[in-house]
Parts: sequence; structure tokens; C-alpha cells
Amino acid sequence: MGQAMKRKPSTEATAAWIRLMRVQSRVLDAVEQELKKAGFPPLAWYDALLELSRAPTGEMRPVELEKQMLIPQYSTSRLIDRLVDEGLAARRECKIDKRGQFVEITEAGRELQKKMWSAYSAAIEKHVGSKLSDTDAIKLCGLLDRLGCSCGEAFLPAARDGAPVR
Amino acid sequence: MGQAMKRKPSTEATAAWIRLMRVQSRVLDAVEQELKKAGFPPLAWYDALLELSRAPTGEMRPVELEKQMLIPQYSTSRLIDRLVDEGLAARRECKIDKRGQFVEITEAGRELQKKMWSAYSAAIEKHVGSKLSDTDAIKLCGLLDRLGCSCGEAFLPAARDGAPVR
DNA sequence: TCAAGATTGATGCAGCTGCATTTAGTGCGG
DNA sequence: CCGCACTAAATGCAGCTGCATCAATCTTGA
Repeated sequence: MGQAMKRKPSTEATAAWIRLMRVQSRVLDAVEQELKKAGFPPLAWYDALLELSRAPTGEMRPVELEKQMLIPQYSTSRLIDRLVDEGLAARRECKIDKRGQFVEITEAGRELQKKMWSAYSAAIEKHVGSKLSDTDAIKLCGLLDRLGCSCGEAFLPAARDGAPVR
Repeated sequence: MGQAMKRKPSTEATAAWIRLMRVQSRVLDAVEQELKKAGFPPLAWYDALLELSRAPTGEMRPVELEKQMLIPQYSTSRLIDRLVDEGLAARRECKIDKRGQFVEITEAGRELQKKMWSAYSAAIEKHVGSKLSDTDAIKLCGLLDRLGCSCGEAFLPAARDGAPVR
């Protein structure tokens, strides 16, 4: 590598960086505030419940949840704690590997996930959908995907009923 | 307001939401990691130092800093605590209003801000600039600005030497 | 002039995050 | 069978955030 790799970003690139940071922050805040005002838990809970509810058997290993949600191990561990405390999920023993466990979504968990999606989707529509035509939304996706640091994700399979934030 | 305001977002809008959340998170993480690995403090410190260094007199009221950075009051208060602890800023008495105070950037603060900008701008170039043509960066700005929830900001005046994240 | 209200900034508390470490269990090579 | 490296998950600690509240000071208006 060369010695002076510090090329400066263009004004345009810097402006894009600032917009990306600010707009995301504002939009996320707005959406989370709406959920909070409606009495719902944080979005991370929703994401976890969604992943769990999608599991064919309704249960997953914490490690899998971790990989799906792209959050660190300890974060998963404590998130599960909270879900269990609230009766939204339950820990199940894993007989084939006694180090591990299964986490199973409860009926209450499924209900909460559905109710949250109702409010969540309305908030997305309000703060994103209503401000962008579908064509523009696709353009935005395309531009953002180019920044995708190892985002690794597929194209547009945004899922029919849920939107994992992280 | 109508009773059933819950129109669902289109697939495209939902995809854009997900991209916005994920890409921002990845890019921010990447940039912050680089700064951290280079031994620098968090970006919020940079933003504050930048604002302070831009003040004509080198000092500002916390309330002003708060408005510039768009962060809550208590957050500003504690951020200033940390800057002062590290000798990057100093509190000055405000004689005309004894409730208040002035915060003045120190020489060490100015130096840190400049050094950080060097690493910071390199990171922006690496994670944003190099992945987007200027034309596309402008398109991205345009699309993001449409989501701008009361972002209120002007057009592209991205500033010559700094990029406030929030 | 003085009480009511607004404004400035600090702070106690709870929750969440990251980091490092710990505990427990698995599985492989010798 | 034993030791050693590896993986799964939990946890102690520090830092940061949001919320509510507080103390001090300023401003306004009767």
C-alpha cells in the first residue's frame, strides 16, 4: 500500500455521508417514537420476534438468531433474557448439545409481533413510503446497496410482513 | 383524521427502509471502527470540537452547541464534561447570565479536531466516496433529503473540513 | 417589587452496548 | 481415557442514552 492513502472525499461524497447519517437517525427516531408512544417495546425486540416466528419449528438456537440479526453474541443473550422475562419467548433445553439451548417464541410473542407490525408498517409508510414513489424507492435501494459494506444481502426480498432493522 | 389510517407501505418502500437502516449502520460502524483503531475518541466528540472550532470566538453556550448538534440537553452537558476532563475544552463563566456558561475549545482540542478530520475524511472516502460517483452521490442526497424529517438543512453546503454526523 | 413561569445546566436512575472474561460442554488427537 | 483447543452462552464492568427532576437564575407582568 502506498504511503499516503489519504485521498480526501469529494464535497458530494461528504454531503452524502452527512445525509445518510442524519436522515437515518431522524427517520429511525421518528419510527421508534411512534412505536414507543403506542406502548410497544424497542424495534430490536420486534426483529427478534420476527426471526423466531419465521423459524419453521418456532424455535432457534441463539447462535442462529445472532447470525440472522447480525448483532453480537452478548447482545443476543441479553435480548433473549428480556423476551423471556416478558413471557414473549421461552428457553428450551437442547438435548443434543448441552452447552446450547433453543429459544421458542410464545403465543404472546407471536401476537405482539403481529400487533407491532401493524404499527411499524404504518410508521414506515408514513415516514418513508409516503415521501417516495416506488420508482424512487428502488433508486434509493440501488444507491444504498452500493455502499453495502459486506451487507451480503440479496436483492429486494424485503419480506412480506417484517423488516429487520439491523 | 380517518379511522383506518394504516395504509401499508409498498414492498419498495419497505426495502428502502431496510436498506437505509442497515447500510447506515454498517457504514457508520466501519468509519467509527477506523477512528477507534487509530486511537481516536467517538465521532460525537469530533462533531462537538468542530462546532466549537467554528465559533468565531472559539467559545459557545452549551445551548447553542445543543441546537447545532441536534442532541438533547443532558447529552450536551455530559459530552462537555468529557471534553473538559480530557483538556479539549474549558468551561468559562458567563457574566451576563449566571445560569449559563461558555465552553471554549483548547489548543489541544483544535489539534485533535484536525487530526481526526484527517482520519475521518479518509474513512469517508474509503466507505462512501470510493463507492459512488459524484453524480450518484448527488442523486443519493436528493433522495435522502426527501425523507428529511424536519431536517431543515440547506442544500449541499457540506462544509469544507468537517462533517457533523447528527 | 415580587411571585409565577420560563430557561440554563446538572444529576440520579434505569436500560442498553461493547469488551473481556468466565463457565460449561464438545470433540479431536494422542 | 486424558488433555487441549474450540464453541455456546452468560456475566461483570464501564460508558453512553433517555427520562425525569432539580437547583439556580432570569424574565415578565400585575
